[in-house]
Amino acid sequence: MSTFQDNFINILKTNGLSITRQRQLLFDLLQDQDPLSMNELTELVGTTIDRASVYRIIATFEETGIVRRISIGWKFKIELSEAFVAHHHHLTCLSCQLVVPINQEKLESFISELADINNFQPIQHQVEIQGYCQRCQANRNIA
Amino acid sequence: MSTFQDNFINILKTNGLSITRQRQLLFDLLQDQDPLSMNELTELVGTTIDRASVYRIIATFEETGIVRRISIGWKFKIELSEAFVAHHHHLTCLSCQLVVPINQEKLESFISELADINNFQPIQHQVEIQGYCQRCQANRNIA
DNA sequence: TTAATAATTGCAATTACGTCGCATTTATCT
DNA sequence: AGATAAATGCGACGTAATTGCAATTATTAA
Ligand SMILES: [Mn+2]
Ligand SMILES: [Mn+2]
Ligand SMILES: [Zn+2]
Ligand SMILES: [Zn+2]
Repeated sequence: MSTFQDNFINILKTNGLSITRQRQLLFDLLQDQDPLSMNELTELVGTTIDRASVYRIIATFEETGIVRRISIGWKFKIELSEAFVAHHHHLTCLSCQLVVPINQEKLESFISELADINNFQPIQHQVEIQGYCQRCQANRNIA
Repeated sequence: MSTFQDNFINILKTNGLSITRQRQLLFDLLQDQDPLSMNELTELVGTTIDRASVYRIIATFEETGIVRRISIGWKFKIELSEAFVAHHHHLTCLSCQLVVPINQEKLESFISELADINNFQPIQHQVEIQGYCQRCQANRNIA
């Protein structure tokens, strides 16, 4: 059984990258949370990691497949990649920013079917649904 | 039968907006082309429209429903709205940037089904597939 | 355990993107 | 054509992201 942490270390070593305090901290932040924007990441690390380093580390995380970017409301956020968490998409609430993961095999196969029909070799795809969650719908009716 | 141009004029008039050289030019650019980024738009208009005006005009185009934003490769692009062209999504080639529209009712109903399942009131959604088009796949095999 | 070396980071400067206030120009209405 | 309100251009500004380089830190091998 390989924990997230072991997996993380392995990917770094495989790619000849050092395990630094900065990389470890950013990885830790991404482990338990919802997807985070670059702004949220830089704010969470405060002065303990320079802004430029945050950008550089996330870039190498992307290149080595530790994280992936997902599209949320015209900007991207970062979350752990398929090496850690099963592939999925997101439903987001326009009012309270709640993020709900979507895990639907039927959606995935439909997407690759669409690529096939158009003679495309599919590499990646993004599906994003925005709306109002149950709670926010209820609050709207009251107000 | 109402042409794109008539429709455009009507929307402006309905909203009490003037028909200016700048608005007309931006609309013309969006008529024949694929979706365009803000950068592509400002470059296309060159010095004939100030950058600030391009942003302001596109903002009013969005507010009045003349254009909509779509997500392509982690940034948004602008294209004519459903008032001109039927709702659709896009398949884009990572190599030659070819953009192919996707028009699939089955996809649309599947999306709203997903919102339902999670008790979300759906407002908007983005679906985006990236890969290699037929031509670029062929070129890769040769090289 | 320490020294060498190569990678990584912090810092400061720079670029890119988008916004804003205000004076000038332009479209619209009479 | 002239009056009026709207829209644009210009310059300044704010924030996000990138870069070069010197200082620091992790890794490897003695
Ligand atoms: Mn997720
Ligand atoms: Mn389109
Ligand atoms: Zn909500
Ligand atoms: Zn192609």
